[in-house]
Amino acid sequence: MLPRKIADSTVRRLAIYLRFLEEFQRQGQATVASDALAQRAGTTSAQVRKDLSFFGSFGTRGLGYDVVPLADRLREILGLGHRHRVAIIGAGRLAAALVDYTGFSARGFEIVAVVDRDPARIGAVLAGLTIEDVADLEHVVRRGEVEIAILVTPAGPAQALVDRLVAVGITAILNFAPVQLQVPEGVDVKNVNLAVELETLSYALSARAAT
Amino acid sequence: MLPRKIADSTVRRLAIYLRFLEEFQRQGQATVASDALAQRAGTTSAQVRKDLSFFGSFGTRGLGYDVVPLADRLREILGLGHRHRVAIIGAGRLAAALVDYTGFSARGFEIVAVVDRDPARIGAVLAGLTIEDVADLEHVVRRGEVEIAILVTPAGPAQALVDRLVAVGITAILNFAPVQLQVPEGVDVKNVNLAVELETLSYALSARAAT
DNA sequence: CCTCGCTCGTGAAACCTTTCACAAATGCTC
DNA sequence: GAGCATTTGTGAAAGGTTTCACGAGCGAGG
Repeated sequence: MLPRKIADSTVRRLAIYLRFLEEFQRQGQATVASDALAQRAGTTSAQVRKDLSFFGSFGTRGLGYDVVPLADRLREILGLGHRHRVAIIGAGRLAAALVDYTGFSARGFEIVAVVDRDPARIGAVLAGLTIEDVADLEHVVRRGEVEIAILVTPAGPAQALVDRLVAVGITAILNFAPVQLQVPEGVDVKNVNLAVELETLSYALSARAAT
Repeated sequence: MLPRKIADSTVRRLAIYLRFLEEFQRQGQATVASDALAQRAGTTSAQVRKDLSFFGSFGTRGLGYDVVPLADRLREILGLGHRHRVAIIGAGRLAAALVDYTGFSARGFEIVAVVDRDPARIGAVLAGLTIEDVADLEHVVRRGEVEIAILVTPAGPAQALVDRLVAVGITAILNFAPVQLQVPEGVDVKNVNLAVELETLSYALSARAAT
């Protein structure tokens, strides 16, 4: 059903296409051409068609793609058919911003637990969830049948926490800590590193200035 | 001085190497081999050497790289020699998390202004900065000699704000809004899209389950 | 001061991703 | 129902990035 190996860049674009398909759907458009999708997504029509072709062929020649069925299929491909249960590790300001972000639940990601190490935070309520003790991490993850962990801790404890998460069976981690996590085969980590993003912008500024 | 075109992936790795070099420096290590750096950064020694080779050759054969000079050179390459002034557009929770993040100032990024549209927020103080009216965006950017804008608004107003930022000369934007921004040649945008990250993790979960 | 072991620097090869270009297929119009 | 305009699906080509492999150069140690 799913082909062997799909490039990460392709998967990211599929997620972006899905967003625009949903927009087209809201606007009542029934079909959309690869070119229209490409323009919105900042890519080319050939890229769109190639990306989709990895999973079959859903277009109609001369017309384009039917918006609703394509969106459904993309959701299926991306595994958004069921809700994913997410735990947030660390209850600082970034965690507060994340639980607040309505986009999560709108797209099927449900935050079921927040843990922290700081006794001053444990017991407090964040967006309806009581912050729990990170000491109970394993219990919290099992109880919530958590699939995805979002790590928003300082760099120091990050690796140890990941080791514990992996040990209880977590295989998908979104990491905001500025460290390169070591994980075994079969565990996926996506890093979001604000410092790296800013530094690439800084590089771009310098590179332009040097020209 | 700077070579033609450096891949984005290379620049990102340089930023990561820099982080580890600083760690080695704190630990008092004088030299480091490409292999040690590679292991920490999750890549290969050949990759490290290739990345560095684009900018010259700073290693000593048989020995490795001198930690301090290499770190200095990387900072220079990345344009971290002087502080960058940053404005934050949008004063929601994510903005609060960002101004709070000490990593910014530690790495030479200084937040000089925060603006928002909401009258209820304007005038409030966030980490020592008074939130200003987004209507005065152009004035704020000029006054602060802002180089980098961080966009943390909802998707709706994002493009219009970017147009205004570009018009006042901003050429580097870090975008957290879940839209694909259209900018003219010569303006750099880095996107951080939490929904896309989560959806790629969701895909990875499905793809593994299907195997 | 010669040899040895180590690690860099780098062209070449392998691999992967994107772009191109065009045949094939569809809907629409007349 | 034939012809036309349109847009998909996809091999092939181009372009880009990573890995390989090895010569070159350096320091250490005798």
